[in-house]
Amino acid sequence: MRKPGYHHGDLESALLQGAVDRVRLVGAEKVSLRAIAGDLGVSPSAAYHHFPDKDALLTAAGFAAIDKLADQQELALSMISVIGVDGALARFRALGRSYVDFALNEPHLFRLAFGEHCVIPDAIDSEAPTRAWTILTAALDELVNEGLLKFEFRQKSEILVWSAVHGVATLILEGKLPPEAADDLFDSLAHMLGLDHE
Amino acid sequence: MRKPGYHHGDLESALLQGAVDRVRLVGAEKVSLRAIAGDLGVSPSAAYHHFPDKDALLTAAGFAAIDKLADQQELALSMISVIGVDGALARFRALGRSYVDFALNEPHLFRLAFGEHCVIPDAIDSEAPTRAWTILTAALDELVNEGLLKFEFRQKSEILVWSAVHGVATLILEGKLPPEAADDLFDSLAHMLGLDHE
DNA sequence: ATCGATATCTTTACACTGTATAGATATTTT
DNA sequence: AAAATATCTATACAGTGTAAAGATATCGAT
Repeated sequence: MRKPGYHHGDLESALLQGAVDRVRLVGAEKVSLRAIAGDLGVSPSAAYHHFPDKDALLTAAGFAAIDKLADQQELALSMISVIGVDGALARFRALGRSYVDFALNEPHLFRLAFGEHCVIPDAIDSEAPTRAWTILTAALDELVNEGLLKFEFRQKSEILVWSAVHGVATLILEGKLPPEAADDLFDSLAHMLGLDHE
Repeated sequence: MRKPGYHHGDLESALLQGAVDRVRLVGAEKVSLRAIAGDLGVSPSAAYHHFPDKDALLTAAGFAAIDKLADQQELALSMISVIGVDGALARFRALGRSYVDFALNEPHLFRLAFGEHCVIPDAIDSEAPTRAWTILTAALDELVNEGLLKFEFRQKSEILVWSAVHGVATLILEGKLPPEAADDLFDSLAHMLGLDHE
């Protein structure tokens, strides 16, 4: 588990962590494999025994970033219930906020997670829904169960909601929309889905 | 205008065009300044008299890509009226389709256009609306004029529509949603905006 | 416990990158 | 025509990803 000299012990996860850290700071385009290796006191070629190449390491870091987003979303949900604010609508809104906040607070991780590095062919058809997706659908189910969202709208609103939230997050992040656009969008979504009749 | 030897004549725009071409083929991350210069029969350092560095050239290429998207959208609008299909709703839908199609047909240009390279600070507050944005707002105005979209919804639907269409385009592009999601989204949008009551 | 096989890491090396500097050549200005 | 300037080349350097071969530690079987 530690590094007694020649062998590192757990270089693979150390490399992954190092990649995430450096991407977080300077962005995926500017991370150097040699720098990550240097941080760990390891030779430049050492990584190749654990990852086929630099891209593969960045891809792994990207999936770790997706997981961090999901963590953030679950944390936001738990915060909501601790604060005392209740109701599916509040939880739904908190979910959107945490998504946008993650994009703005961790721009480099967000770009990596939803960028070309993490495109997995046939990942759609496979029955491996990403955690973020699961969390969203669960929130929509809640809305239906509480009678706030008509069952009729349920199916198609999955795509609409995720697309809209993801879109506004990236457009704000890349300077195409002002930060206030996020709350405006949440208002629109709530209104259009008929969630604000209470 | 041509290249009589030492001086190229119009190297700046030639570099820009070369950058767009190469990004289109292999993606921004894999284009090399030297390769672009080589294509033009010019030394590796020549570019530095026209662009401060490689990033600046790629940024310029990115804005060219945004313009290509706007071209595509206008072309789609003109196609619609030639075909004979009329009505603001059809035009609105064609706009969304062309946006998604551009993302899927030119993934590398799309990523560059809406990526970190083209973030212009304070571009939001300035009165320099991008062409794509202008086209969208014009389409929404049409919908209002034809009585299809309530004036009350007009303002906030700008953000909602652009976010949703941009979001679904990127999520499909990066393998997070299946291609059919685009049409589903258009249906939802039309329905939620109350555009399908005819 | 020893010996061989294997996994892990280092060393060296190579082709390639962006770009700084200085010099050459063409164009423009006076 | 001469001087000033814009444009391009040549050379050079530090940094990159990674292939190849050698060193060292760990593991499995005897």
